[in-house]
Amino acid sequence: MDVIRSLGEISLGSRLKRVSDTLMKQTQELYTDQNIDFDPYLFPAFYNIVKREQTTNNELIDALKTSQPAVTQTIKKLELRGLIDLTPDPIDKRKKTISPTPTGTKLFQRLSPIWEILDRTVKEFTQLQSDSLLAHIDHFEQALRSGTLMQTVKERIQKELTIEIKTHEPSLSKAFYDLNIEWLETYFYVEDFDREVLSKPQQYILDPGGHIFYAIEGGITLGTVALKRIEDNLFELTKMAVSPEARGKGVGQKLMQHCIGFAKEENWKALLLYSNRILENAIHIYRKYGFEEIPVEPDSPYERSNIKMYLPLN
Amino acid sequence: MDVIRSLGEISLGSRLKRVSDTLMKQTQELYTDQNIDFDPYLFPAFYNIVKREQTTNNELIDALKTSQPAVTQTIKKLELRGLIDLTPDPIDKRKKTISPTPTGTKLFQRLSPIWEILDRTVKEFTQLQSDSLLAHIDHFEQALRSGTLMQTVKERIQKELTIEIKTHEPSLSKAFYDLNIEWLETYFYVEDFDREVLSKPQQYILDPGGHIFYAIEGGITLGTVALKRIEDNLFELTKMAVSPEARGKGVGQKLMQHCIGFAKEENWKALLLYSNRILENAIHIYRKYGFEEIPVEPDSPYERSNIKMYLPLN
DNA sequence: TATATTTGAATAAGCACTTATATAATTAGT
DNA sequence: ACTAATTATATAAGTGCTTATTCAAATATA
Repeated sequence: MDVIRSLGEISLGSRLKRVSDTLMKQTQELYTDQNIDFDPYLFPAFYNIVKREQTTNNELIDALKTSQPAVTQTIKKLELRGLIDLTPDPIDKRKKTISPTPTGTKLFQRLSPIWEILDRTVKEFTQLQSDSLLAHIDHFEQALRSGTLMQTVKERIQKELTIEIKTHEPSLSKAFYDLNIEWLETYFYVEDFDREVLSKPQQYILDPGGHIFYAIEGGITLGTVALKRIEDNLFELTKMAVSPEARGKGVGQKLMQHCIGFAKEENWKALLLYSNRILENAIHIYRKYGFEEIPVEPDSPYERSNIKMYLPLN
Repeated sequence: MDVIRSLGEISLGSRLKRVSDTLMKQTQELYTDQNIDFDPYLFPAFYNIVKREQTTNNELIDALKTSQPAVTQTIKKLELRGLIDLTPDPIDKRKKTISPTPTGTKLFQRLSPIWEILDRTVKEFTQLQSDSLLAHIDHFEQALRSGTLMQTVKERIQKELTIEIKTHEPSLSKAFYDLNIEWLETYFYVEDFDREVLSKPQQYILDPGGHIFYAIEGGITLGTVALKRIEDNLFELTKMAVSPEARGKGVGQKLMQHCIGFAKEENWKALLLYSNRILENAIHIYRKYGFEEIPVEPDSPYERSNIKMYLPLN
């Protein structure tokens, strides 16, 4: 028997604290589960700091409705974690200006989709047709203690936030075209031949024995890559494109990993690719995965390439 | 701007904790205000112990849904305050049996009506037509922070739990009769003459220059007392009766205090009273207020009296 | 201009919980 | 019957808040 529950509104204080503790603990477990080093107690302060871009201690006190030492202590923790920067105000030397570090902003971006799911799911689970606060608390605590709430959150994260690699199917042709055109428009220019190849992946990539892969998250295609057959066991990694919204999430690396794994399984001899030296980040990643620069042949098939890389397998 | 409020369900944990803290603090203030030495954090454990009459540590852990050390620590505090007794179990020497002390039971009785008001008022203030938990929390926090909730609680305590002394008016005649008859039936027996006097207070007490007072709490008459004129400045304290439900609340003492104060203001010489030695508690209180025993006259007007007491004023 | 007051932030200590661990007493297993 | 496992409670240390106090810089006041 849960006596606190039956005590009614007098024990509401203890009740609320108990529910808060449970929720915090489960949220902490969720972060750990997702391999994210974050503390739910830091959330309100952190969220505020990142959203405002630049804050002061006093603004936070006002926003969080907690005591000044609580804010000072929380900021200290955030600073220790390297998520925020504290710089003394040049005019008023007592003040400190609080702003997120690049690490902080990055973590924020990583956490945002999880928070969105958490928010949505909690909202769903806390909906109840009742005019009594206690009934709502009961209902919520039940959802928490039974574990169904966090179970649902995890399932949704799994479903919506896991990047999954799919092989080509006709319905993905449009994504293949769009992603690559966007990429070309950003870094180079689109030629008629590009449009021709990209609009007919079957004819230009698959039929000659190649493969196309897609990175899909929650039904949205974030990136694509193709493996074009050169010889029976030598393939060219090409047509890699990641949607602008998804950049920085490691989509390109996921596609790369998949291609290398696939190539190894097929017992191919090697992979090669053509790129351009201005794409420093991309080349850095190619090197990371073991590609090594080799001379570009004089009759290179690509005008915009000025570097050729090679990855021997096995 | 209250950013936590606008953060939505992700910050629900922080929100709940904040509301809990505020509620606990305000409840503590309420107790202090009422001159009651109690701690709202002890409530769930204390309530359980008193209600069950006898418990064990383990039962409490199960009931309160908190950790074992939390229970052990809370019990320790209750013991330090003298509200509970911890006796080792004679069979299993590891176990401790927890039971309320008389002081604990007394405090519980004193607190119960306050808890009833608190419960009722919180229930009222937390009623809201909304299916969202967050909206309920918002609504409740508003009521807490604005102070209206506790203001209402205090007003109700003042109105319902303050014992107030009123002078006679015809509508109170029935209470005068009922309270005294109940008292007589309990301790002695009711004679016809008693019924005659008690049913006609105007004729027997007031018209000859006497007074009747009532102790009233929340519209309920808890006790009564009469001052019967013997001489112009000598009055007899008589017809004191307290309803069985209200015994132990100090109603008799309140009436006594009022009578003495009244007598002093009227510049009377003295008060006297007749009682019976079997009513030890009553006589103890009379002595406490300064009454001293004097010989009973041979022609005492009361058959059931065997002690006469006298209180000189000024 | 010198002193008093206010303000922003830090520190200390306390409180109610937590987890981890220790210390008994009791029960189970062979 | 004797060791091993379990159970009941206590203690220690940590966490996130609190209030009270301290300290330094800025502002007000005379």
